[in-house]
Amino acid sequence: MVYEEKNKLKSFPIQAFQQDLIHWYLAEKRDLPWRKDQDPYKVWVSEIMLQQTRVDTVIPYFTSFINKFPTIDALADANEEEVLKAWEGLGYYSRVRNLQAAVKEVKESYGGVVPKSPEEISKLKGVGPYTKGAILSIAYNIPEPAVDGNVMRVLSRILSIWEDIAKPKTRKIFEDITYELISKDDPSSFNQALMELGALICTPTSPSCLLCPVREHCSAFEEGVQTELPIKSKKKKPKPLQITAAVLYDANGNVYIHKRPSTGLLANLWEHPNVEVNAEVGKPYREQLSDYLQSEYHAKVELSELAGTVEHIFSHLIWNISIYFGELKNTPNQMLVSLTEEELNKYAFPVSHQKIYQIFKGSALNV
DNA sequence: TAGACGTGGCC
DNA sequence: TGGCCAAGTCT
Repeated sequence: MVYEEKNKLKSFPIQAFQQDLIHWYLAEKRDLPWRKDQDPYKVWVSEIMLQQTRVDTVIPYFTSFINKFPTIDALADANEEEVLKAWEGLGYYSRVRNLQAAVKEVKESYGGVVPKSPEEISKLKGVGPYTKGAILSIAYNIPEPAVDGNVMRVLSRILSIWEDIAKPKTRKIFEDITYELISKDDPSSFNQALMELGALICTPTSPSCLLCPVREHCSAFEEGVQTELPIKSKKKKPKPLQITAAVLYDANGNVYIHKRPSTGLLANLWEHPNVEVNAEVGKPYREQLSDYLQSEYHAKVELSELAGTVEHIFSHLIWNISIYFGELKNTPNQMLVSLTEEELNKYAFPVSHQKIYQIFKGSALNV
């Protein structure tokens, strides 16, 4: 398969590019916790955490996650609730469910050793084309491309590629190019260098071209179009939803929470009981919530006045959450779990529901 | 393929 | 302030 873009490589100084890039990387690379060794498990955990997530955010999560689950066996045998708790606040929670499932698979089918073949490693849950290449190259020094957003941005500038990097099929173009460009002597440093360059120098909005170790090989810099690239089509705006949530408690000070379904949004996380409402029903939101608590949980409760609001922005949704408090007058059904404040700390909540509980704790109603 | 899937930071 | 993210994967 030959793309027009691949023809650009015929006159491209591949060796000099590799040398300049890797030389810069070895001198300037950041001292990150997942770079202390090449343990395939730690590389794997770091790559999953780094998906769509900033390095500064990941560092503390990575450190504590590896402390709690230092090996494949430790994670495979760990309690699911504890694993989810360790991911609390990181987002994209299916990442950690897939990671634990995949680690179990490695323990059972591969003797606890992360497979080295692209075919086998790709079968693991949560390991897509990027993560496959990242683990194989970084941990095992195998020359596989690891094409992420950084790599597409950097290479689109270096080679003046005007394809839309938001389109899924575009990634394949960059993979084909990377197979040609990648250093066969040090694929680990090469792949990481490309990403490091994207993170530190060849940044999205104002790239530091004058500090760039490969600017003499950069087509976009030569043409002065580095800020025009890459081409990236716009995302849709998230859809707003009106949500009501209740912090339910009893005379003993226990709080009643609900576990979300095992699939979909915020899967397996816990939350304060809540429901989507709308103005067209003709009832006040507080009454719509009260009706819902009665029918869904058989919970009898006199709700407070509006206690506060929390906005929670997802990639595709916005929750505008109105918060009410209520002391239970009866024992609700088993869909609602009663917990002491101390027990609450063992369960993983989405950030929006952490905020809801903080409003409850900070309220005068709670004394 | 396009949409689902989180969160916090930045300008 | 709102848009755009940041080392993607799954369906």
